[in-house]
Parts: sequence; C-alpha cells; structure tokens
Amino acid sequence: MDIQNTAKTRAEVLKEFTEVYDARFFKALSEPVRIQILGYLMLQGRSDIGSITENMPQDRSVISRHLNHLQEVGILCCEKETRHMYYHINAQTFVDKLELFLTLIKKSISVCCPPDCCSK
Amino acid sequence: MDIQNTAKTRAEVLKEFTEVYDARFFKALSEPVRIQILGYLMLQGRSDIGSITENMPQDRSVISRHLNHLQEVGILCCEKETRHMYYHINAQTFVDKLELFLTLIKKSISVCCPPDCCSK
DNA sequence: AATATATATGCATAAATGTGCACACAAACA
DNA sequence: TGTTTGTGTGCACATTTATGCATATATATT
Repeated sequence: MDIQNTAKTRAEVLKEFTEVYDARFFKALSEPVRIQILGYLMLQGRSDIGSITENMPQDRSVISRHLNHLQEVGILCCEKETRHMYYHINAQTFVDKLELFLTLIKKSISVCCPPDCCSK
Repeated sequence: MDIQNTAKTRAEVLKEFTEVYDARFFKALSEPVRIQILGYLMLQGRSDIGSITENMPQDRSVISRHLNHLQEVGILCCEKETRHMYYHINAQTFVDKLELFLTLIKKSISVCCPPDCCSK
C-alpha cells in the first residue's frame, strides 16, 4: 500500500500545486523595477502614483502599469481618492499567496526528494 | 523614540530585503514550462534530460536550458552520471530561499501596513 | 575505429515584455 | 467655462526571453 499511496499523494499534491500556481504572480516579483516600487511602499506606506514616480527614473505611465500589474496579482491594492490613485501593500493576500505556495512546495518535496540530496 | 526607531527599522529591513532579492529566482518561477518541469520532478523524482523531454512538447535543447536556469538559482541540482545528466529538486535551498523571502516580506509589511487595510 | 547515444551551445527567429511619448479623460480650481 | 493636475491608454520601439535547428562534444557500444 505504501508505494500506491505515495504515488497517489504525489499526484494529488501536484494537482493542487498546479491549480494554485499563478505565473503572473511570480512574473510580478521577477521585475526589478516592480520590486523597487514595492520597496518604496514598504518605506513610505500608502502613496499615490505621482509620489512614487518622483523617486523613480521611469515614466509615469510605466509606473502606473507596474502598479496595476502588482494589484492584479494581489500584491497591492488601490483606492481612488479625489483625483489621486493611492496604492499600498495588500499584506494579507500577499503573505497568504506566498505561504500557500511554500506549503505546497514543502508537501510536494517531502514525497519526492531525499534529505541531504545536495550536499555540496 | 518610536518614530525614529520605526523609520530606522524600515530602512534596515528594506536594505536586507534588497540585498537578498534575486530577480532570476522569481523569473525562474514565472515561466509555465519551467513549472511543468518542476512538477514532473515532483512526481518522478530524480530524472535525466531525456526522460523529462519525452513528456514535454519542447525541444531537448529548450528543456536543457530551462533545467540549467532552475539549477543556477538553487531550485534544482544536477549530477552527471555516465553520459546522462540527472536533475532533482534542491529541496533545502529552494525552501530556504522562499522562507527567507517570506520572512523579510513579513518584517517589512509589519512596519508599513495597517491591518485589514484591504477589506474587500 | 566507427557508430550510437546524451547533452551542450551557437545561431536565427518569434513572441513577450518594458519603455516613453502623445493623447484622452476626469476631477479640482480659477 | 477655461485651466491645471493626476492618471489611464493607444501606439511604436527596444530589449529580453523562449524556441528549435544544426552542430559540437563527450561517453558508451559494437
């Protein structure tokens, strides 16, 4: 029963992993400019597009699109106030997504990888 | 002292975050084909390039490069055995990197973001 | 030694993505 | 109402990245 169950578990865990996986989420985190924006929001907290752009070499439209991307994948959220668009880190969703991914990775790895496999 | 210390902490945490951040790591995770390869290794465990390629539509050379990318950022490791190159998940490094990133994100967020900021 | 097998790499090409300009739109202000 | 301010979007362009073919290299097999 062991091999059979293990194989089943692997397939099930992989299925869950595949369903949860969102390429755009990691794509959002793979762009240095977007990480700089994230860093700015960590330092300054809730800010509007103009303030963020003042601290970046890129064009306002570029920053606007990056912010939109980060919002679409749940890393930021935004509220329109008068004529300003304020962005801030969506802490709950951001951390939840990372933790879920990490949990599934750990589950998957525990059934497929021997410990101390890469000793060097 | 509170504001002063908080500001200092933010800058320090951000510095650590920036130093640790590796765009190539997240770029590796942002490509669906690489995730499929990762999924295959989760299911099958240690495999050589030929076996992996048999289960993917892409050319052998493409898979080879993806595997190399995943290895360079610490997600996989490889050993040459006879004339086969075997790859497997570098569980320790992979999980460590994700956990470190998550820890730094949590630290940063805790000093910049109000709880329940995105209620919707 | 000649051949077959497994992988790596140079190269060209196609697709995806980042960038900035010009302009549209919407809201505040005079 | 006309003007200023803040942001979104269409477009063209440059860069990056993924892809596959052809070929090189290295190892096993005969």
